[in-house]
Amino acid sequence: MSKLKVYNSLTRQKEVFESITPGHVGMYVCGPTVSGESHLGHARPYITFDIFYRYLTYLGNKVRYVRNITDAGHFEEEGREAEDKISKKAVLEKLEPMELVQKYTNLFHWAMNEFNTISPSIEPTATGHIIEQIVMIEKIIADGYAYVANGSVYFDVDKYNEDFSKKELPYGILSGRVLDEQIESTRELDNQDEKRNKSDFALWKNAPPEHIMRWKSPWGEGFPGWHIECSAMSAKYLGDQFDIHGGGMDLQFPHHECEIAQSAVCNHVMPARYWLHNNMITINGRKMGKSYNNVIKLSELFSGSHPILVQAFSPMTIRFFILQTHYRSTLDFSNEALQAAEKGLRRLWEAYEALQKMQVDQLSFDASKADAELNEKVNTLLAEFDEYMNDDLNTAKVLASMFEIVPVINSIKDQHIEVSALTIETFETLQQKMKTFVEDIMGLKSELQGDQSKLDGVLKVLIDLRKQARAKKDFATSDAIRNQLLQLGIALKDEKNGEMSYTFS
RNA sequence: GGUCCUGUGGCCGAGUGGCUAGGCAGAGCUCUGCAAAAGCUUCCACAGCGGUUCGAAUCCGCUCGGGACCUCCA
Repeated sequence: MSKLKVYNSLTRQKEVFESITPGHVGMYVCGPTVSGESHLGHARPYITFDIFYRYLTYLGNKVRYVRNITDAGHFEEEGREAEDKISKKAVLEKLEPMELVQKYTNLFHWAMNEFNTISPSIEPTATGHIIEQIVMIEKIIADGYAYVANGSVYFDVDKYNEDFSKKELPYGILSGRVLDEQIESTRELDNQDEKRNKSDFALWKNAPPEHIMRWKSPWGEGFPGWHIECSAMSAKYLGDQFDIHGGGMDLQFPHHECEIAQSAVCNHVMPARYWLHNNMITINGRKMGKSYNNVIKLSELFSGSHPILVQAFSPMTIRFFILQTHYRSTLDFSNEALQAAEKGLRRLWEAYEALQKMQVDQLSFDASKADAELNEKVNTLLAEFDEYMNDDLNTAKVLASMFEIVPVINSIKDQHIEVSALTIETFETLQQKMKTFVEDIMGLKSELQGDQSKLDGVLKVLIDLRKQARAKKDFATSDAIRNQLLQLGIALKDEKNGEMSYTFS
């Protein structure tokens, strides 16, 4: 069997994946900023890296998956001003950042659960690691790669680049950005900028009086810059150098580039060996984002309550939709595409369930009836699952192979072909492999539970039948419907006006 | 302006120098009391123009179009 290959943004090519410690994988993924509700765009990385997590585990690795929660920074809820802090409002009327953080963290977890993603091994928060971040900043200052200005601390990118280019860790190593060009456009310095160079970035920021999130530090009260948290937490839980660092492509610069610089100064090593980036979800060809005003929140997606949406789309439909595309391609949202995904998923899932319901010991296999060609086809398709996953996690191709197996399953189910067309070995491999890949690796699950509107529809049909039966004085039928429903815990009642109502026990 | 990615059939999307992607939609047939489902068959493609090659959607060049990053961003 082939080895897992992944596209490393650092080298811009697919590489065979080998962990630092065989059998163990450390993976860090940039988590959400919990100052607002997650949207469709957020679904992409967390589902993508959920698949990585699941697949690496399937390959026999013990994976430590760390995904942070960014809960420090500028925190305001829409319509509420940060000046709350200095106003004379009562405590309970003030904006309490931790309340916001909690609210959106909960919503994030809820959505991730809906998507059937596995929780990370560790989910550290930025606010819970202020000390680690301060220690790291002090080290960078001590080494001469950062400077203090008015209570803020900035990373000296120029100096870093000069020294670390010699160590093959230039600034821009990940994003391919050349520093000189950036300095070119440094001229238009806005007002009294504290930075020496435009490309310098904040490690610590002095908090103005109205800023509601603040911590004491050697440089005064303030809050950490947004790159340092990932450097501090990844090193703490995964070591100075670990295997995989993941995140959205938009984080490649400046976020990940800055992480590398910070970590390189402190730990003298490239923090992660494989940098994996998922591409963006677009809507009408545009990246989904606040600045474009085209955000569809996950809760709106699940409920269908957004003007763009023609209907609600279930979490599994969205998961499937995302998996149908390779993670490094952009994925364009549209109602039509989601509807197609919904139908496709249903087809796959129904065949999958039918397959799993078949029990080998209740089927009679006759080896003499085996269709050699069909067996070979099925076994080849099944073997491709691993090959395609190994090829930089090509879930799109795995699903395509699965869909080629669907007609075989349906044909057996509908008795268009005999089950004996497959050998018992092939059949058992098929069942087992489909289970592993559909549920354990793709992370798909049934969504049948409790769809109230459909149940209501079903009951209406039964009620109408019962009305007809009663009209024909066919009481045997009408009673059978009522009694059998009652056994299921649904009580039908005949109202005075001839209508019927029902209640659930 | 700089860096980079991308352009596949009605829609979404894989993809490799020669071999069926797949899903959804459409057409026909089979099955079926009817319908649905399912099965079988089928239509529709590689932005344009050149070049390399025995052979290119796949490599190179140009043209046109779309997008991302350079600011918070998944």
